[in-house]
Amino acid sequence: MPQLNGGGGDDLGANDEMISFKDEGEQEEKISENVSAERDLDDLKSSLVNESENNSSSSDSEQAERRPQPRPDLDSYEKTRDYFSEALRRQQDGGFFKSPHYPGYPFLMIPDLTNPYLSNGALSPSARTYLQMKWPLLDVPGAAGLKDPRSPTPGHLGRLSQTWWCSLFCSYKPHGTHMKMLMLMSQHLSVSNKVPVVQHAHHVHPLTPLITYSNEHFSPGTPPSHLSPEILDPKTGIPRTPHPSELSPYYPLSPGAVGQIPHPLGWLVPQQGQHMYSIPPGGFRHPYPTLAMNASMSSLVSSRFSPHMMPHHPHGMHQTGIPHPAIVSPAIKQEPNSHDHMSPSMHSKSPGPAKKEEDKKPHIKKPLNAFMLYMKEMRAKVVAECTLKESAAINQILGRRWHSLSREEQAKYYELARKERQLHSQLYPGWSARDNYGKRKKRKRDNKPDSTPEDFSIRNKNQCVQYLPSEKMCDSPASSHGSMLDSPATPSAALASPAAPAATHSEQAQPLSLTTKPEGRLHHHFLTGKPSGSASSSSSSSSSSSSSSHPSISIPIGTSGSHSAPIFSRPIPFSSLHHSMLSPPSPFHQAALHSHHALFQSQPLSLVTKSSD
DNA sequence: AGCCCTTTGAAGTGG
DNA sequence: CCACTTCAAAGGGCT
Repeated sequence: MPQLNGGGGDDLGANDEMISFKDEGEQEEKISENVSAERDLDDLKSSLVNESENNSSSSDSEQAERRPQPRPDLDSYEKTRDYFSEALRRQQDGGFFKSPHYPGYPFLMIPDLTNPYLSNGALSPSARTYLQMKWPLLDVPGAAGLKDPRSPTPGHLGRLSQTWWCSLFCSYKPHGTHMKMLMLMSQHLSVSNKVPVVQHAHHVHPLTPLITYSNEHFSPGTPPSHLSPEILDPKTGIPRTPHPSELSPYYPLSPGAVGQIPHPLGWLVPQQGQHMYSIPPGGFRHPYPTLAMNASMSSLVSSRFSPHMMPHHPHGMHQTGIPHPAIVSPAIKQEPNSHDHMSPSMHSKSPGPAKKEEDKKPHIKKPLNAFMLYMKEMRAKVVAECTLKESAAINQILGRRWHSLSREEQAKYYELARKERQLHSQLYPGWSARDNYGKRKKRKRDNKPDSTPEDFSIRNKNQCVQYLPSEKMCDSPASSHGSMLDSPATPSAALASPAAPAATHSEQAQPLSLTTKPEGRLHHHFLTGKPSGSASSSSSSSSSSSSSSHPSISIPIGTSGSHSAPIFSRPIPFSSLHHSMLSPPSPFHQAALHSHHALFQSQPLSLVTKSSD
């Protein structure tokens, strides 16, 4: 295992910690890495730009990326967030293996303070743990700064890093969630005071004026129990001191820090009648889209963490015990399927008992996988760079981009996905993906397995016609992307899911993937003779589309031990082969090979070689 | 209104 | 163990 930080730690968690707290001594290296990755992105970007219908200059595009411009369609907050996320991602580039600009917030993940998975919005007790995990490194002033819980001075606000606020607002969803957010925030603050602090003393946080917490919305009363450093046991509901293991391994919090601080929320608690800050009716608009928030985090700060998911608390009572209609109402209104209630369909009168029961069950969404996280993050960017609108087309592009990502970059997402799953499992120990089966209307799939070429052409031809042009227009040409180590890595060996994405292939190897989609689906695994589509892909198996689109033969490599490793249909770059042959696929391997990666970036594809085992 | 499409990955089911 | 299915996000397109 490559060492990311010179530390040992086969344990992933250990690695995580190291990743989060890299030595400054590595800054230089990271900078170069950032530069390298940025170059990758630039390449990709420029290629996209060149081929996009936009015809916009690279510089323009770059500018747009670095300085997200207010877009008229900002009504979609999610999009905006993603957009910002992307900007951040570019800025930080590979947060997993590189030091973030704000060392203190390497993986600040701030969900909406709502349950990230409960579509109904119930904020389970465990969600608090989740929040702590997600906000482990808040830039919090020392206890002294928090001494006076009723002193919401700008100074206090100013002591929160912009990063933190950025994250906060990026994750923020208007209407009624701010209260909970603050509550949870404060909870986190109470346990993170010992975390390295990044202060921007000279700043009065720009967002300050946007915050309004009149007593109308928030009664500065006795801090709710959940605001204490304790964590409610998800199962028992009994407050308890969080076990270090419960906190994200990324954020090694000093146990001693827990519970030492007076309730920090005080600085946010306005005095009676005070309206120090105001929140725009439409909710927050992030003024600093490019502030350092780990892009990956932003992925987590996704729409899933919407206030809609806010739990419905009986009697309109905030979970904290503070009655606050504003917190609940909007959520309820927007998302009727609040779990204590019924999902939309259940709102119909007199549902059957069975159905009722079923409906009562909250819909816990699946944790996003690496690609989904990536998609969320990159979609906005792709959309911005292309004229494409259809998600199907966008997704095709994203799929290709995904494969063209460097190992580090992919590893970042795999790691994030792994964390997501971990958190998810912790939040919902009993949850199973199966629980969601059937919730969605069964997708109508062609019953004809591998329909005849004719059948195939009938429907998919249209698809090709429909999406292909766009793809050609927007997708980055393989040659333009420097990364040849584009294979996903085994998401952390230790804890990661068994699904260890094996090395993939260079984009260059399959420039026509989309155009050859129909034929591509027929290609078989180079060695196994099995369809290369990989069983994991629904589309590849039952529908004539998708991953089978790559016409080139696939070479199973580096699957060492990963039975579920995807089968890649494109030729594997020599570098990837080399790597995978040497050791089990892992993000960390890739990290270790980063320097080599840089070299390979400039290598012609001709290097693609099958190395012997 | 609701499904389709499209992507990858995770996890479930069934043989 | 393998093959296959479902779902996760997204949003225009289609019925």
